Amino acid sequence: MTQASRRDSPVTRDEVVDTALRLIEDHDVTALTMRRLAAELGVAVTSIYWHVGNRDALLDLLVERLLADMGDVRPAGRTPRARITSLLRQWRQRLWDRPHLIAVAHERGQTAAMFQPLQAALSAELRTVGLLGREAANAIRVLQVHVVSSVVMARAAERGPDTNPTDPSVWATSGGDEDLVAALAEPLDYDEVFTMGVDALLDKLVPAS
Amino acid sequence: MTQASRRDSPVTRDEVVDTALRLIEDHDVTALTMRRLAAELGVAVTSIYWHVGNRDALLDLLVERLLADMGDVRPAGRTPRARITSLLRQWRQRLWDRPHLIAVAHERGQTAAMFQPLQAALSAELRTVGLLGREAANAIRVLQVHVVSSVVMARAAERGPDTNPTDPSVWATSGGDEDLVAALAEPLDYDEVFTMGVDALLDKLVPAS
DNA sequence: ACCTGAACACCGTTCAAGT
DNA sequence: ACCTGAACACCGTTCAAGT
Repeated sequence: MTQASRRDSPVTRDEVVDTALRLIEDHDVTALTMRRLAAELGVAVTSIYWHVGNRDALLDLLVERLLADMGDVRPAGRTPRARITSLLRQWRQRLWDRPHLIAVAHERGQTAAMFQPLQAALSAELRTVGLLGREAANAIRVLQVHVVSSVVMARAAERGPDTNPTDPSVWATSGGDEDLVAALAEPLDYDEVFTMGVDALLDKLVPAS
Repeated sequence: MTQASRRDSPVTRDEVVDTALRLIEDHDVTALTMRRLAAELGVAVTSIYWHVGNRDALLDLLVERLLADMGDVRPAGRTPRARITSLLRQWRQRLWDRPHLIAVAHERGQTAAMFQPLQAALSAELRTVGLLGREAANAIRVLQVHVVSSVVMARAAERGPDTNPTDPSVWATSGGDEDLVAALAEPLDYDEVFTMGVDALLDKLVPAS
């Protein structure tokens, strides 16, 4: 836990935020306690309150920093469809990379703000294929929904307790499709599911060129 | 907070679980503290430990009960496609109705177990339209992912702070599609987004009859 | 400007003791 | 079988006091 000893230089606000960020990303939100943070920084608990106000305000600062990071968007590809796909992939990766911090943003009602840059980029692409207004707005939400859930599901699958391999009573209605049961029990390539979904959605949403 | 006074009859394990459930559904997980639970029941904190072990074990009991509830599945409709849609709608409603408890199940890695009944029901329907094995498994996951995220997003939109109406710098690239920006700022009919997504996915996944 | 310890009201949990 | 209070190690936060 890197219990830093008493220090000579003053702590800075940025240093507090950095350390808090590290605690969260290395473990999860519950690892961020004011007392532990203080210990990491080699300072008394109460000193932190001088720099950031309180725990809630500190979390706000972390989310603020996350939102700034999410503002950097760069679609790649020649066709609009390729660029849309690349945007969705990029966002999916981001959600995957920083689960704990994103959970914090979500808890604090900042999910919408977090996705605004993606929405703006998508709207630009959809515009080039003739999708505007309400139609474009709905398309954007459907795609966004798909990205989020693909990550949520993949994460859940990763943490779940082996998806109780075969509970016969539950599967009774499947009519004995053993291949299916086996396929669902497999660790699975969630990337394939994601891509399938994106293709299906784009086929429907984006007018053929 | 219904601070029950000291009681004469013994507490039962079910009573503990019921009260815990109420605390969580009325507020959220953080509202479930052992001390508060004890106060509600009119008993000493330590008494609860006798009945359920500890807080973690209590949460397990709650999740167990949720999973039992989720086992009841009844698709409605004449065509397979209608039944699939009804299944997805039913599941969406369930997720919407019990957000706190479902969050608990998710935290405890029970998401996969929670969805197993849906998966079984979907696989039965897909079978009747000729989708089997790995193909069916992927379809099931795509659909499941869609249901989950549609709820997650709708909930996020509901809680978000008005989706900062218009931040010009972010929207600069949208090329001035004001209808779109307005549509995205609207509270929005997430039901429409959900339906759009389901239709798009089914068009792609389910072979035309 | 920056840090400190003491104090308060909360947690979950264990344990020995009661009936 | 069921409940109790005391005790411990944790929380976040406020405040008066130090330099």
